[in-house]
Amino acid sequence: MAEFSQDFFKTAVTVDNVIFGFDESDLKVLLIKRGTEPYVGLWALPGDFIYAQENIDDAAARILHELTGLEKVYLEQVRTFGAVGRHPLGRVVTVAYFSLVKTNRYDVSPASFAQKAQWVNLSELRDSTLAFDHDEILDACFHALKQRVRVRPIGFELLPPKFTLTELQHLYEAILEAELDKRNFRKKILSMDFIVDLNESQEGVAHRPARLYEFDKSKYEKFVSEGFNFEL
Amino acid sequence: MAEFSQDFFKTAVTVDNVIFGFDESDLKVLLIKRGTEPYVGLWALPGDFIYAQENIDDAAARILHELTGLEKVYLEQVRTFGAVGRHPLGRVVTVAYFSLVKTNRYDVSPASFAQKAQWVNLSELRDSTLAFDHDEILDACFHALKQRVRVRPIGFELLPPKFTLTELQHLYEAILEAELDKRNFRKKILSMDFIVDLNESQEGVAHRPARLYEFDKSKYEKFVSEGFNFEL
DNA sequence: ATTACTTGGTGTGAAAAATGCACAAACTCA
DNA sequence: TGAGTTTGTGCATTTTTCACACCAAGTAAT
Repeated sequence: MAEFSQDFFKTAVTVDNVIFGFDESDLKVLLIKRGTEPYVGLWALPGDFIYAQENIDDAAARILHELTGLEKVYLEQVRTFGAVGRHPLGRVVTVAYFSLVKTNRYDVSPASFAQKAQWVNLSELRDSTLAFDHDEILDACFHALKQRVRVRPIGFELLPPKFTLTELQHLYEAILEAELDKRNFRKKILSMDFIVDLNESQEGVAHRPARLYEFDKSKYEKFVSEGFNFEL
Repeated sequence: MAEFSQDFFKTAVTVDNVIFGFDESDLKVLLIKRGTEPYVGLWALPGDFIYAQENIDDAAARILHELTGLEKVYLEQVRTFGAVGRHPLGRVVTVAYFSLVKTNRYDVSPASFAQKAQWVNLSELRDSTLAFDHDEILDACFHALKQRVRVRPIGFELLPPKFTLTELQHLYEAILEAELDKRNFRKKILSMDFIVDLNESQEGVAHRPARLYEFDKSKYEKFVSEGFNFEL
C-alpha cells in the first residue's frame, strides 16, 4: 500500500438493512434490539461491519441471511450515510439497503448483532427513535421503495406465491400511502399480462372467496425485454 | 475505540463525481487525466479520498470546487461502489455523485488529483475505458440523471440563466436520448408556470431570434409545496 | 331454510392529457 | 429584395385517467 495514502485507510464501513414485510394490510420493518455497544438495548436497523474480503452487496445479503435464514431475496442499495459524528466509535460510513421478504414464511431469530428481533408496523414507528441515524435511513429507504414500486413490479416479493387481488391492492396502498380504486386497480394490473389467474379460490373465509393469482416473472421479463414499461 | 472492532477501521472511502455539462446540444462530462498512481495517465472521473473530519457530501462539493472553482452547484449522491478488488491499493469504497454545472461560465483547471481536466462528449465515451470501475460509475450516474430529470426540473442547472426553449428542448433530448415534438414540448413546459418569458430576444443570429426565458425557482418551490408534481 | 353479514367481482361514460401534424413570421446575409 | 434559416403557434384525434354502484358468492346465526 502506498505510503501517502495510509492515513486514509481508517474508516469502517457498515451495511444497514431495512427489511420490509407485509402482513394483514400493514407494512412492517424488521428491527433488532441491539446487543452490543454502542446503543445497547435500543431498537435499530439490522446491520453489521463489512468484512475485509466481502463485497458490499454480499454483506447486505449476509445480514439478511443471519437474521432470517433467507437467501436470494430482493435487495437494493439506497444510499450511503457518512456524517462525521454519526457513530461514537469512530468514523463509520454505512451503506443502506432495503430488502423485501415474505413475512409469513419463517420466524425471525436473533443474530450475532442482535439480542432480539421483531417485526414492527411502519405506522407505529412515526416518532420512534432508533439508534444512530437509523430514523433517517429508514425514511430514505421507505421513500426509495415508494419510488421503485411505481416503476418495477417488485411488490410481489412481499406477497406469498399465491395472492388475491385485494391483498395486492392493500399492499400497494400501504406502500404508496394512498387509497386506490378497486376497479381501476384491477383493470390496470390485469391488463399487464404477467399476473395469472390460478383458477383457485380462498378457502375458509366467511364471505365470498377470492380468486388466487400468481406473478409470472418470466412473462414479465419477456415484456420488459420487448420495451414494455411497468407503471402503476 | 472499542477493541473488538479495531480491525474494521481499515477501509478508505473516496468520492467520485460525474460532472455533467451541456453545450451546443451535447451532454458532456468533465474527466481528468490522473496524475497519481494507480492508473497514472488514464482518464478517470474526478475524485478523492474523504478526509477524517469531512462529511461525504462536503467531500463531493470540495472535489467539484477544486476542479472548477464553482460552489453551490447541484450535487446528488447516486450509489456506492465497493467491490473487493476495485482498487489496487487496498480496500477502497467509493461514493458516486453526479453534479450539474453550466459549462460556459468558467474554465476548468487542474486540481491536486488531476494532471489535466477536459470536457468530453458523453456520446464519444461509449466504449472508452476509464480507470478503476469508472465506466460503470458513469453509466449509473447517467442513468440516475435520466430518471431524475423526469421528475424534478433540475435540467436548468445545466443551462445559462437565460435560455431559449429550443435550447431547453435540446437539453432534454440529450438527457433522455429521445426526440421530442416541438409543440408538445413547449405546451407542456409553459403550462408549468415556473418558466418565465423575459420579453427579450436572442441577438446576432442569422434567423428569426428566439425569445429568452428564465427558470423561476421560487415559483417552482411554491408549486411543489402545494403538492404539484413535475413530470415531463 | 331463511336472513343477515361480509367481501369479491364487474362496465360505462365523462374529462383530461397526449399526440400528430403544417405553415406563416422574424431575422441576417448576399 | 430574395434566399436561407430557425422560431412560434392551433386544432382535431386518440388515449388515458378517473369517478362511480350494484349484484354475486360464500359463512354464520337463528
